[in-house]
Amino acid sequence: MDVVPPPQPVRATVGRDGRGRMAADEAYARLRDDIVKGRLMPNERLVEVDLAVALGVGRTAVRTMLARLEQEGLVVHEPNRGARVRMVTEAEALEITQARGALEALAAREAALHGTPAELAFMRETLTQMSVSLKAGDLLAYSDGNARLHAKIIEASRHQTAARLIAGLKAQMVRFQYRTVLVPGRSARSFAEHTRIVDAIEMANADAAEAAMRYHLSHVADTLREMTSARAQHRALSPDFVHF
Amino acid sequence: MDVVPPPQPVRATVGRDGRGRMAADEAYARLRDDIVKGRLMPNERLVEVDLAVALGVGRTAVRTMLARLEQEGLVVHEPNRGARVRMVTEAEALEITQARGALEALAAREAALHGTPAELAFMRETLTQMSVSLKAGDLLAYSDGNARLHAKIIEASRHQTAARLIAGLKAQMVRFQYRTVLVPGRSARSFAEHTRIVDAIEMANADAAEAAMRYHLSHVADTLREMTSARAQHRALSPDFVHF
DNA sequence: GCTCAAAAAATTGTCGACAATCCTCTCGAC
DNA sequence: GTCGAGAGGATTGTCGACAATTTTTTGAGC
Repeated sequence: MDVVPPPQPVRATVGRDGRGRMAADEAYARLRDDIVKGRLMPNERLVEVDLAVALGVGRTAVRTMLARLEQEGLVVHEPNRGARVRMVTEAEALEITQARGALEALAAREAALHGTPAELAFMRETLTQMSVSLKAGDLLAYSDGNARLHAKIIEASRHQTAARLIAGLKAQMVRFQYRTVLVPGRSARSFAEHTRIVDAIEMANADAAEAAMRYHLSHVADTLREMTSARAQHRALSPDFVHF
Repeated sequence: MDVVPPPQPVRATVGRDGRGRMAADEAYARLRDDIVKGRLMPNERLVEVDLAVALGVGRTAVRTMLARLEQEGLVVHEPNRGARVRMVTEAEALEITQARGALEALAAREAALHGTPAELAFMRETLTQMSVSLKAGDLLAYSDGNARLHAKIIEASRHQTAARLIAGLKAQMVRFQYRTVLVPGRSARSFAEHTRIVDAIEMANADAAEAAMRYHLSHVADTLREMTSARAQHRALSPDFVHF
């Protein structure tokens, strides 16, 4: 089962400079990044002593990291049997997308109520950039703008709780962002949906903003659902982006 | 006479008496319960060694517990300065209620799609019980039925992600459930709202179920908002329940 | 060759000890 | 009397060692 691990370069300890003081936090960030960015595969075992030597910290520190990551939903931990990178199924990815959508709709509502003029201007400007990217056919730039717009809406909502939950859900989804499909022609509709959202926020129309975001995100979820069922029949569609 | 102690084998193993092995999990549950149920006050310092002796476990175990509780949002932890019970402000309580509402609306939608006949029957029955309690003026029983109904809707949704997030939010709110106000006359409207939710789920009308739950929860949030602003002017209203 | 049991290895769970850091209180200077 | 420096105590951060448990390997019997 366990293939011999590739020549994973055991990176030398980083935090050992003058003090080695921030080693624990640094190590936590690195381990989390390794999981989120997919450098550690799902279901891969996380042996405490191995991580300890790889990250240059003691086993106790690794243990607290794993406890945190478990509560974040990034690893699973069975008593006396160790921790493994959590496997997120496609069904779960759909669930996460739905939950995130419900919370982002709340964020859009609050953004309509609490957004500052500067934040609204940033949204409008981002929307313009997205339009340019779309016309140029640069989907990567479009996706970046899309991410910036959503982040700004969450920031403008002033809703710490929603922001915290969304951030947690996003971390579990990163692996899938690059596996979901952008169905042809979705971009144009996606852009129209975003425009409606920003329009509603600008008019401080909370109900309209929430509804527009919900409408948008229901389409995202539909797209994801169609993608998974399509993949079930017909494997290996070209991976692409789904635009939130 | 044996002066020498009997050759009792070394008892240096973990735990006291028979239940030693579950000590850690048991201790975690107890500490969590002490925080959630309010036996530990907000902002109270949580000194590791004190907790260790109080719970009968080592300091390392306490440390991992605190890490988990921090990630759960029940404890705040400043580096080198220890952990304290997290203080949830009333503004934060409102945020949590809003986020929970957004997720419960999603749950209601999914319950309309995936609920089994047995679950629907349970909901209808619970609704009947709530009606009886309401007529009898037994608000405590009404609140219990209310909690059972919401729990069943979440169960029927088959939505693990929403269930997990809602459970986390609920834990942070327990202290406030007994501090929020039931404004006079709210019960009757609350019951009508619940009836509409169950009706929609029974008809497998996902949109209607989501909308009904959203409508219901917006009223709950409004009630909570009015309560906090009313308390700001005029202290010491009689604490009571707010019915979800 | 296969199955099952016991030994061996690997890994996790727990504890106490020590170092690093923060907090408090005293004491002296002005 | 107030302020600041420093000693002393309290608390957290980290590590290594050992016990408990799980997993793998070994070996006997059929």
